[in-house]
Amino acid sequence: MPRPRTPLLSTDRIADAAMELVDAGEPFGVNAVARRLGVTPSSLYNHVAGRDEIIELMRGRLGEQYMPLELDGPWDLVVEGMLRAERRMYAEHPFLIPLIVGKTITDPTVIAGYDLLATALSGAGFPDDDVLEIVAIIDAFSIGFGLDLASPDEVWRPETPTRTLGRLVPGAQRGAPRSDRAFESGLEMLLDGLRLRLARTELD
Amino acid sequence: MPRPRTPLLSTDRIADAAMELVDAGEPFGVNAVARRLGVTPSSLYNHVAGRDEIIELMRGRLGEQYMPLELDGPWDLVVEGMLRAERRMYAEHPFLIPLIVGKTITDPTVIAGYDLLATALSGAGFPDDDVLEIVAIIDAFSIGFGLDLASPDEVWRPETPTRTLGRLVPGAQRGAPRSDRAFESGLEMLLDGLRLRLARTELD
DNA sequence: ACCTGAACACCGTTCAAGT
DNA sequence: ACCTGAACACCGTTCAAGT
Repeated sequence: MPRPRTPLLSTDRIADAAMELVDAGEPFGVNAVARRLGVTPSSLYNHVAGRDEIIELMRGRLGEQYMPLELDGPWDLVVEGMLRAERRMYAEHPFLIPLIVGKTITDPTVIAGYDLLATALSGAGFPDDDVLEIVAIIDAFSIGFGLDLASPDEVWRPETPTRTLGRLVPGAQRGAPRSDRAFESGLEMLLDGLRLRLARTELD
Repeated sequence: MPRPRTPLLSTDRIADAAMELVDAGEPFGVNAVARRLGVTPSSLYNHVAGRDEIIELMRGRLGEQYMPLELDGPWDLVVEGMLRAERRMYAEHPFLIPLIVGKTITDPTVIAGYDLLATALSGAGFPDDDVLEIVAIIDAFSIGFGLDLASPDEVWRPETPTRTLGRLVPGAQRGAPRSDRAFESGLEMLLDGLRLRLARTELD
């Protein structure tokens, strides 16, 4: 069945299938995406350059869905809004996280989100030299807690005696609720820390 | 050359070869490790269960090297010591980070490190219910900044006009120095935040 | 322009065979 | 006990062939 009169594939359809795969927790790959589309792996290469581009397509897809582009107002609300948006995104698509970490971001929507953040920080009075550093902090925070969300229910499996860990682990809250509490506490610390830093900056 | 009278392999030798591979930035894999050892991939299975166990061997290897097991004193110094130890570890072996994130920790030395942390927090007066949450925060922090360190020099590549990002990115500090500054700022915020939290807890 | 099918160079893992 | 070599079921990617 070569060359159907109406194309079977498109970057959109490929992104959809990839997201379905990832959200189902199944191993992501070019071949798996092709299988889900009922198509030969090589067909995909008529639409995307390869595995990495499919991942970037997914990042863009989620960027459009979650990035709060109209966010306005005080800088700390922008920071909080951005972090909560990313948090929701990661919480609803945890299996995507390991795929996107450490890959250069090119998707325009996601770039626009970071630009919004940088603009808010810059406008608030953070020095130019500090803005990207703070964005990096926010990003580290977001990725770190995202991975916490994606990590296995069992983070530690002590096989030797411990003083405290072994006592706490069995009764501890698991999964999303525990991770959510940690995120909220961390968010509070981060915002307090940034406000303090800005106040100090303004003293100079 | 089957069954040499003195074994060619051991978990130690395998871990060494794996670390060399990872530190050189070459793609990690069972086959690649075997190649570096001048041995058939299947030989490795006489010593390890598979790919994941080799990764856990590396975690253990670094745990022994970096975990400050004698760390004692005030809880906040324990937290700082642990974070700086992990930071050094990640900085010196950045390519390991993507391999270990999200995998259950079983290595006794690394478990002992987390136990030390949990014991210090518990002893400082943080409620049992909070300790693992705080450990999770510390971990998220550490992993987040670790990945920042491992991430490409070029985190963002804006291909469309931006208001602020495009202006800041070209002149910005790159690589380890930028990441180090971000880590130091983040560490300060985290410690301040935790001290505040403990003070609030003690008021109740 | 867009899909198939064969091909290539890889993976990780299993297992019988050899000493 | 410990290594080899063949085998299996996978990868991601390329490319000629077909319409």
